[in-house]
Amino acid sequence: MTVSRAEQRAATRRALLTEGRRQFAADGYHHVVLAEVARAAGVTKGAAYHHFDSKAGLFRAVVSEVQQELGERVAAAAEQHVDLWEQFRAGCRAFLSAGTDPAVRQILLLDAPTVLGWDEWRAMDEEASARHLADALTALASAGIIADQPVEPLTRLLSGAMNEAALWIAQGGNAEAAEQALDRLLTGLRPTT
Amino acid sequence: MTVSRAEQRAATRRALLTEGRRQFAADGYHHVVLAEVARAAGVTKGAAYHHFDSKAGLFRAVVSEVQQELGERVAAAAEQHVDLWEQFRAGCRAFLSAGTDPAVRQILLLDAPTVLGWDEWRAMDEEASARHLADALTALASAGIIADQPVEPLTRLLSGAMNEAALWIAQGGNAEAAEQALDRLLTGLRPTT
DNA sequence: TCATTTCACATACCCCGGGTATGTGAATCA
DNA sequence: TGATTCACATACCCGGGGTATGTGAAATGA
Repeated sequence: MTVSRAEQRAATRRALLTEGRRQFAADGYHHVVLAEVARAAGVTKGAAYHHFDSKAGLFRAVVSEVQQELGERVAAAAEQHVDLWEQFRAGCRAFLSAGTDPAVRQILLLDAPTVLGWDEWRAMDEEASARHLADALTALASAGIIADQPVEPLTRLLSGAMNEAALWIAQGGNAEAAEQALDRLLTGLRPTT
Repeated sequence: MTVSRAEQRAATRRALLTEGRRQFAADGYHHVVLAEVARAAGVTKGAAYHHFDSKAGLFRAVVSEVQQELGERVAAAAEQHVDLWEQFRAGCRAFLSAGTDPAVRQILLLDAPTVLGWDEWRAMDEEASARHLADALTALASAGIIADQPVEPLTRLLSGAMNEAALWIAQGGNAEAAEQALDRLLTGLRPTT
C-alpha cells in the first residue's frame, strides 16, 4: 500500500507541529533543539527545514495554532451566556484559567514576544484574541454598560493585566483572588450613575 | 603611575556592565555576542567570565541595575506629591513613560522574563518596583481611598497592565490615551459612596 | 628588596546546535 | 516506461557559549 505524497507531507508536518508544541511548552524555545524535535517526530532535521524555513518558523506555526485554540476556548466560554456583561466576564475567566496550560504559558505568554518580536506577536495576538476583547469592549460601551471611551488603550491594559494574572495563577497565585480582583477592576468601568 | 588592582577590577566590571546594557538594550539578549561586548569594553571574553559566571550572569547584573534605576525614577516622581492618590497616579505615569527607554523596554519587559525565568524575574521585579506598587495600594486601601481588598492579585493585574501599556506606548501607542485609560481603571477602584 | 604568591585578565581550544548544500529513492507525469 | 518532481536523508559548515590554561603585573612577607 503506497501513501500519497500530499498525505505523507501533511502527516510529517503535523508530527513536527505536535512534537514541537510539546517540547516548546515543556522546555522553552531556546532550550529546544530542532534535531531532537525532528527525531521525536520520526524524521530528520532536513524534513523540518523542508517544511519550515527555520526553527523560529516552526515556532511561529505552533504559536499560531495555540493562539487559535485559545481564542476559540475563550469565545466558547463567552457564548455560554446571553447577557453582554456576563459574556465578557466569562471570557476573561476562561482566559485566566487558560494560563495553567503549559503551552499557553510558556509559548504564548513567555517566549512568543521575544522570539517573534513584539510587533509580530502583537499582530498575531490581535487577530486571535485581543480582537475579541476589543469587540466585546466596544459592544459594552455602545450598550452603555461601561463608560464610553477609546477602546484600544483599554484593550491593551486589560490584555496585559490578564496575561500577567494568568502567569501568576499558573505559578501558584490564587486563581479565585485574581478573578475577584479583575472583576473589581472591570466593575469599576461601569458608569457611576 | 600604577593602578590598584581593586580599582582596575571595578573599572573593568563597570565597563562590561555599561557596554552590556547598551547592546542588550539595542539588539536584544539573544542577538548579543558576549565576545563583542567584551571587545567594546576594551577587554576579552576571558575578563567577562572572570567577572560573571555566564552571559546570563552579566545580563542578570544589568537587569538588576536597570530595575534599580527604574524603581528610583518612579519613587522620585511619586514623592513630588503629598496627596496619597496623586502620588500613586504620578508613579504610574512615570512607569508608563519609562517604557520608552530602550533599556527598560527590551531588557526588563521583553527579555528578562524568558532569560532569567519568570520566577526569578518576578522576584527581582518584586523588590525593585512591584513592592512599591503594593505598598502604595495598601496605603490607599487603609486610608479608605480605594476599596479594601487583597492587595497581591491587584498588584499583579496593575503591574501587568502597566507593563503592556509601556510596551504599547514605546511601540507607537498614544501615551496620553493610555494614561487616561489607566486613570479610569484606577478611579474605578475608589469606593462608590 | 627580593622571592613568593595572588589575581585579573588574555589565549587557545572544545563542541553544541542552527543553518545549508547535496544526494536519493519513491511517487507523479508525459 | 522513461523523465521529472518532490519529500525527505546525509554530510558538512561555522558562529558562539563555555572552559582550561598561560602570563605578567600587583600584592605580600621575610
